[in-house]
Amino acid sequence: MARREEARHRPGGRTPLDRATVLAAAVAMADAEGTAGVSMRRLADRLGFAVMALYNHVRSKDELLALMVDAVAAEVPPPDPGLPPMAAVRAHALDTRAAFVRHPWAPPLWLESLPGPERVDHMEALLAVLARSGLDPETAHHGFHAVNNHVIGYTLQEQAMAFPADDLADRVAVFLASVSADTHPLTVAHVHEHLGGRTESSFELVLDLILDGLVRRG
Amino acid sequence: MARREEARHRPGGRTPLDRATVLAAAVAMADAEGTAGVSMRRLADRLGFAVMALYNHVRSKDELLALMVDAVAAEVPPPDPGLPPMAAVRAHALDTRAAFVRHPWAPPLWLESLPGPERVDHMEALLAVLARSGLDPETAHHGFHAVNNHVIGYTLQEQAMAFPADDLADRVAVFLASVSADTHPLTVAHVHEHLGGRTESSFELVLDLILDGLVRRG
DNA sequence: AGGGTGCAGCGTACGCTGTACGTTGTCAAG
DNA sequence: CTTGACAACGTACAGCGTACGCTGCACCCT
Repeated sequence: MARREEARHRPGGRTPLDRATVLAAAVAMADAEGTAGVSMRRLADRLGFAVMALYNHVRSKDELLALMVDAVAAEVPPPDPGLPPMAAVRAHALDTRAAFVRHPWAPPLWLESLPGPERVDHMEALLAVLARSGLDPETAHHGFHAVNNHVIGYTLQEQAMAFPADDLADRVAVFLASVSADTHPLTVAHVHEHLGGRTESSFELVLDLILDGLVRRG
Repeated sequence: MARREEARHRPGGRTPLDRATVLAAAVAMADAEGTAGVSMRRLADRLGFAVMALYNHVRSKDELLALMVDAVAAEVPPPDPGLPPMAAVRAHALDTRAAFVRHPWAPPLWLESLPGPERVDHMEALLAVLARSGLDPETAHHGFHAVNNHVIGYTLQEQAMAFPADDLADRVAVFLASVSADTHPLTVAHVHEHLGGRTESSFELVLDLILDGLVRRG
């Protein structure tokens, strides 16, 4: 009876795989090495099982990737109902961004796979806050996209330069070497403004600009 | 002498490959079947050459992909110097979006590869317009990102649902089937607003909202 | 005119990928 | 004790990117 709860396992072997274990290992692997580093074989190796054992728990690699991004969506806390609506939208955007920063491989997949259940909850939550914000329905509709696009677009753009994690400086250096300050002074200056480190505040600043615009529109 | 200009070719065979031909074929192939459909083997087959012949003109597949996105950047016309600055920014954003609509496979690559020469021109052009817009330098810096993120983020998000080209309806149907109107009424309603067709105007509307916000900020 | 050189095209081969299929061993239920 | 379900596994296949070495043509220099 209590045994029933216990996963059944063969006596000689370790406890069998299950879906959640596979998913967790895949997320960990992607966090460490990016999406490109995740292959079914490497994943199975790390878990100590044969490749095809994974397919007893996951229909295909595509399904696994979809589960992974849904797991990231699940990490975003629901909007705080105690906050004024637009403040809740703002906080929700920051929380979403934080999840993307923890899992830099997620934004591209987020765009490519259809939303799973967790992501639908994420959508519904944002739409609900917008609905009680006093914005007229059409503005709310556009606001949903404006906020989402900003969060995803910004994070994507930023991490394209910085992933895998530590070669940011290398990539910037390679890039700068390919651009002449004579013919493209503004581009070079722009990159140097980033090296000055004001990147982080830019996300919130543009977000506020969008939110203000929505509110003013009514 | 005139012969010198003529590409040298072997008498029995067709004119040899060159970099531009490979690039053009790759772009055409991606337009038709998406990035996933482009493999070096298939590309070589279509050109009537052996696989390894391609590598005489392109260092690697990654380089080829980078060239492809740079080719898309080259399609964006430079901002019209006759326009008032912010109107030119707006037009440039629309032109960039148009190029992405013609080549739906481009936005993800745009984010993943370092900018090539054409894309650097694209950056410099936008920065130049912003520089003569009267915005203060910090606002201009943020405006560059705000506009870029909107263009890329919006197009990416939109085409994630619609690519390959014709199965938009299918994907929407599959998605709607997975969402209950009881538990997620706002999500379902939001999707139906899209089916009503106001998607296209949303891009420009949010763009204007961002541009207004920048101008007001000074 | 003849020899040398460089380079485009090519064939082969390697290591990697996702996954279809069939077998095996162990459990729980009848 | 038998039976059925099912997780794990081994094998195999088609496809990928690309390193390497060979071949033969077109040119340049003598």
